[in-house]
Amino acid sequence: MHRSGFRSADLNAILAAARVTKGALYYHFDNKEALGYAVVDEVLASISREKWVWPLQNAKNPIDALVGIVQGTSCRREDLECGCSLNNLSQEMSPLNEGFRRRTAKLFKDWHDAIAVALRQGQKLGLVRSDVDAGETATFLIAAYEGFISLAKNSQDVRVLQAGQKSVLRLLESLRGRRGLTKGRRVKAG
Amino acid sequence: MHRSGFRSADLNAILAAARVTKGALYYHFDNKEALGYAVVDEVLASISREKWVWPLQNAKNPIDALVGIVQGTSCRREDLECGCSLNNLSQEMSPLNEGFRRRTAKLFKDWHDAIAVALRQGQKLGLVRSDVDAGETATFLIAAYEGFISLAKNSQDVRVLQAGQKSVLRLLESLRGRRGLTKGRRVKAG
DNA sequence: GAAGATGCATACTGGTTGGTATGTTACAGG
DNA sequence: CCTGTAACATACCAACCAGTATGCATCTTC
Repeated sequence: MHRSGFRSADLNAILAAARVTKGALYYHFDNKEALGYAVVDEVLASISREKWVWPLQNAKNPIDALVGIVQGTSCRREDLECGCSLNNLSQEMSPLNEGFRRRTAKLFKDWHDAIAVALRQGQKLGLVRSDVDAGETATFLIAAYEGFISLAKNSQDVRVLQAGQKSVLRLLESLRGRRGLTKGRRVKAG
Repeated sequence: MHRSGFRSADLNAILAAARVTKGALYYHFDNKEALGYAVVDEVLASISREKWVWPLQNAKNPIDALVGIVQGTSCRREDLECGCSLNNLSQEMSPLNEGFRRRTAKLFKDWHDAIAVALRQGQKLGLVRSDVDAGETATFLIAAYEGFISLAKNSQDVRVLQAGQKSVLRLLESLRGRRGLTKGRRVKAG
């Protein structure tokens, strides 16, 4: 489903790979669409929570947390090859299936809100510049991040993803507030 | 093909819509794949050239040209609904078909190079800040632009695209050099 | 004007694939 | 034990759809 997309994903192949029979699947799910919904609601949602929401909620410094998350993004060839599963599903299904669109949109919203809330918290603590709009910045970060992953997936070149990481990290550093510029950190726009 | 993606696009439906018979199609193309290649090489390439490459080559000020292009991006619901056809095809086919991957990658490269060359030219004229890397900036612009289009396609909300335009425009303004800051322009990071 | 080539049109086919109908096992309750 | 039901397994179907086989005008060339 990650490689081929939802519609071109072969149910029989999925069942064979999972060593599950068709009877077992259709006992638990009404149809392929319901299986896809469950993948978004459970698999993709928990990936997003583990990678983004949880670290941001438990971070002392949101910029540091974001830097860590971005740096933690795998640059291995096999991960880069298929891109972001949330973005893939969203792009494929949004114009065609309102159920998929709403579910993926909810994940993007949760992602966005986690970043925005953390940035606002950081602004209160002086760790994040107060002259930026947290909501707009969160959207911008997500757009740039997903955009770079898309370009890297197309080029199939690890260096493209690494360059993208570098750009996003520079953007993150430019968001630090007065109290966030400590211990010899160098910030371009500082 | 734009809505449904390449593989799920129904050839019979395309033929009916174009009022062309299957015999006519298969006289000129070996198979569906060859038709898809032609769409990338001719249709998408000429769209990209008309919208980005040509205006950038004939611009006196690259920032002004980029601002114009970004502002000229349609925010109509029906255009936003299906997203960017180049990015769609690229994301769908890159992991599955090397021919599609190479072709879409070439269009992204031409797009990137057009921006980078224009920015370097602008740097020579003092219209673009000399402390930015033209290549990295071009990639960043494309990534952010495509990222916002993807998010807008998912949300199906015109305001998301408009907010994205605003963010990209702010980024563009921050790139202006000394000789580009005239006639009362206000630049955030200036 | 005969013969081939060009440029299509139409009917058909064969493989793929989501979904179903029916059979079977295992276990729980009485 | 007997019955019922939950939890599967298997064989099959029907639709969809890319691709093909064949037919048929028109046009070119000698």
